This record gives sequence, structure tokens and C-alpha cells, in this order.
Amino acid sequence: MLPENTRRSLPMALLHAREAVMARFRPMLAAHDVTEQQWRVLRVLSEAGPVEATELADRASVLPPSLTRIIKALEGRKFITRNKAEVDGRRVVLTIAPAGSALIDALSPERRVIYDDIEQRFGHDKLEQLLDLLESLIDGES
Amino acid sequence: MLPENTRRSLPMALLHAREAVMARFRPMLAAHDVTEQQWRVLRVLSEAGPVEATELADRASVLPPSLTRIIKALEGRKFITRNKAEVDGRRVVLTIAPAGSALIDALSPERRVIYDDIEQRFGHDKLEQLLDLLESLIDGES
DNA sequence: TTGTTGTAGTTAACGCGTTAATTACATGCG
DNA sequence: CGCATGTAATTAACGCGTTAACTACAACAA
Repeated sequence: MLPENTRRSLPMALLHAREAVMARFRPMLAAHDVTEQQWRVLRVLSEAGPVEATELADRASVLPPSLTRIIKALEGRKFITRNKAEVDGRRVVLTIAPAGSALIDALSPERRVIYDDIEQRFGHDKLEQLLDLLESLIDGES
Repeated sequence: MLPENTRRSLPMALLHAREAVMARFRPMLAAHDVTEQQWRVLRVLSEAGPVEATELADRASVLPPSLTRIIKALEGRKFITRNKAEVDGRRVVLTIAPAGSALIDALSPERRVIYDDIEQRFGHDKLEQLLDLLESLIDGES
């Protein structure tokens, strides 16, 4: 059955839900002049160490063209360094720099507080249930 | 607790879930050279009749600056018409045009098939449950 | 009437998503 | 080796999201 109102439309509900959640994180990121995607890239580099561009794009859920722009921005601010792979001249290896690690360290506590608050307000069980359903939806459609 | 992997991160899960669902609709829209947002605007105009820009933006979940661009595109293709309100020179009234209605009619059956397929594969009950949780999340955060 | 405040819509600037084209390098076949 | 094919990354082009600034008009008070 086609959804009659946008509230019960799955694409709309997912859009609004994500927007509602991200609204909590955006001020924190904006205060440090990092975009959501730049933050994801930094986190991956922080957690996974030096990584090639393709894997980085995949892990951070960013498309290659976007990653190129993000790398340029982050490199310009000395948050990361960019080097060609020795074995394969096409590949690019990204590494987090001290300034990048410092930003991660500076924002992580705040991020934890926000995430915990969302979990507490929404409910731990409901959050788990929601994540299960989303995972199932993703697997079913992909 | 902070999510350790992106799969169990709420923002990521919502992003991927929406992407997985929209991937089903995108080819249909692309085949007719309409973007997702243009399609939402057309649907609102089709269902709600002539509407002022502010209400249209709200109903279609599009920001005012985006709506301005969308109106320009849709008007250029004669899908909608744009008129100033008589009572208030600031307001703009949008109306769907025959070509716009024709597009709606042409795509609606296909849209229904896709939506039904998603519902069937995912399960009716799970879909309802997911929509309930998303609605709750949205209300709780807003 | 005039000036202030408020509102609807637009424009601008910047970043990302998306698709397609392009460049640089690697691989493999004849 | 020389050339075709494949792959990693970049570039380009276009549209939307987001925020802020700006324009046009309305409402209202002095």
C-alpha cells in the first residue's frame, strides 16, 4: 500500500530520523569547522591507521569524488597527510596527523555525551531494536 | 556506549538504510529526469492543489533555498506554474500543470510496485514496527 | 504619511552526492 | 617490447543541504 502521509513513508521517515539525530551532533562539528563527512574520515583514520583511499572511502561511507575534496580540505589544515603508495603509483595512502588526533581527542567526550543522551531518551532496548530493523532492511535491499 | 562499528551507529545505519531504499526508486526518477526532491514537490502539488511556497517547502521537506531552485527547474519544463498571490505581494502560489500531472500518472504505478516489493520483502509487520520507532525517535529528538 | 519591525522569497557561498569522463599507472597478451 | 585492457584517483558538471545575507512587501505605530 502506498503511504498516504509523509510521516508513514519509509524514505521520508528515514530522512527525518537522520536529520533529527544529526541535529544533535552538528553544532559540535560546526564549532570546530569540520563537516560530518570530514569527521567520519578522521575517525576512520584515527581508528584504523594509515589506509588507502579506496578503503577509506568505503569505511567512511563517502564516494571517491567526495573523498578527494575532503582529503584536500583536511590536508590543507594539517589534519592528515597524503602519500603515494610505493608499490603502486596509482594508490594513495592517508595518515592522520597530530592536529587530526588532537581534534578527535577534543571532540570524543562531547560525542559520547550526545550519544548517551540520545540512547537514554530513546531507550536502550528501542535503540537496539531499531538498529536490528535497519540492519535487516539494509541487508534485504542490498 | 559509543558504537564501535559503523553498522551499529545510529546515524550511519539511518544513512545506509535510506540509501538502500532510495536505490530502488532512483532509476525510475532518473529515467524521467526528475530528482528525488522535484518528485516530492510535484507529488505535494498533485495531492494538495495550489499551495504557497512556504507550505510547499514544509510539506515536501525541502528548504526554501532549494525550493526556489526546484521551482525554477519545474517551471522551465512546464510541470508547474508560478503566480504571485493577489492578497499578499510577497507570497508565491504554485500549481501543477498538465505536464506535471502526466508525469505523476506515468510514474505512480511503478512507484507502487517498488513500494509493495519493499514491504513484501521486508515484511509488513516489521515495516510498521520500524515506522513506529522512527516516528518515536523523531518526536523525541525534535 | 513615514519609519520601524516582521515576513516571504531569493540569492550567495560552500560542501557533499551522484554520474560520467578523464588521467595516471598497472597488468597481461601477442 | 608494444598495445590493449583494467584499475585508482581525480576532475567536471549539476543538484540539493545548509547558513547567512539580501530584497520586496506587509503590518503597525507615531
